[in-house]
Amino acid sequence: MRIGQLAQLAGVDIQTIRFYERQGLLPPPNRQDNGYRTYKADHAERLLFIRRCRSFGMSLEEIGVLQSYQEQPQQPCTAINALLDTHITQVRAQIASLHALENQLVTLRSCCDNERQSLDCGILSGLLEGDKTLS
Amino acid sequence: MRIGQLAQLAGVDIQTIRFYERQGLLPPPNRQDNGYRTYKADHAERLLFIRRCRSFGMSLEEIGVLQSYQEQPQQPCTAINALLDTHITQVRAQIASLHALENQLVTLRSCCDNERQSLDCGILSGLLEGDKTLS
DNA sequence: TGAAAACCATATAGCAGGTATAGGGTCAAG
DNA sequence: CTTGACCCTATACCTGCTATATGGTTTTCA
Repeated sequence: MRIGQLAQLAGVDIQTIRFYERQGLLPPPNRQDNGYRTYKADHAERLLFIRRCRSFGMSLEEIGVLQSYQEQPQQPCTAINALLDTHITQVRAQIASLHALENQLVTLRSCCDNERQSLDCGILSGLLEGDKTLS
Repeated sequence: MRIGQLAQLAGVDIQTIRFYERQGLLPPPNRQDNGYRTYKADHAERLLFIRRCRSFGMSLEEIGVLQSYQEQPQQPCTAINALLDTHITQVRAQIASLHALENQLVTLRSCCDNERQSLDCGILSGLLEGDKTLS
């Protein structure tokens, strides 16, 4: 299978595949005489693994770590669990800080009723003065 | 005041100040004979404004737009309100998608009990197979 | 047969919002 | 008179791609 077909199969851009290869996440495939990359089912699996991890918000570095665990099937998987736990913790922290941000933004928004000049806009002055009610 | 003092006052890196200047968010300050930048209270206010907006998750482009409204105090401030409303909407969408992600991650995490080999780890196989329970 | 479309290759630059580094000039204190 | 703290510019790096320039190959269709 050539790179275009693999890209379509996995729903990614061709460039992205070459990028993963440069990053060491996809092993370099064989080449045809003309230099074209030729992929097998193996590569497709790995690519889909990467995309699935990405959809879980994992970094390419984390994915590399996971791949290394795949290659050592005898090792205990505590590290995998730890990686995921860390990740979940991070996501929860992000959610919490976004909630706080939302509250601040809503408070700030309530400072202006839409019917003024910029001069009197409570939002701009809120941003200028660092109002105590906002943090 | 020199750049180091301004940086300390605003709690930012010196490089960041120069970066904002290059981006057109901070007006170029006067220079001493030796080329050192000299800032006044005005600059400090603008820098703090930028940082406050950044802490609200606004992009540098959005901040530039807000600054342009500051410079036209006679204009109605509907656009400012709209900018903030858009921003709030985006934050809420982010929160929602992070919540969904959190659920998926927790489900994935529950596939492994920590006591196996990588080979049998439910997390790795979940990532490999694209389990239906996960999406 | 020949030209255009569709595919592939590499190398390089760009996005955001900075941060870091290299290689210098300036200035005050000991 | 040298050390250290400060400042300057220019440039590269970070993440995770995406886009562009430039060129080779293969397929298709008239």
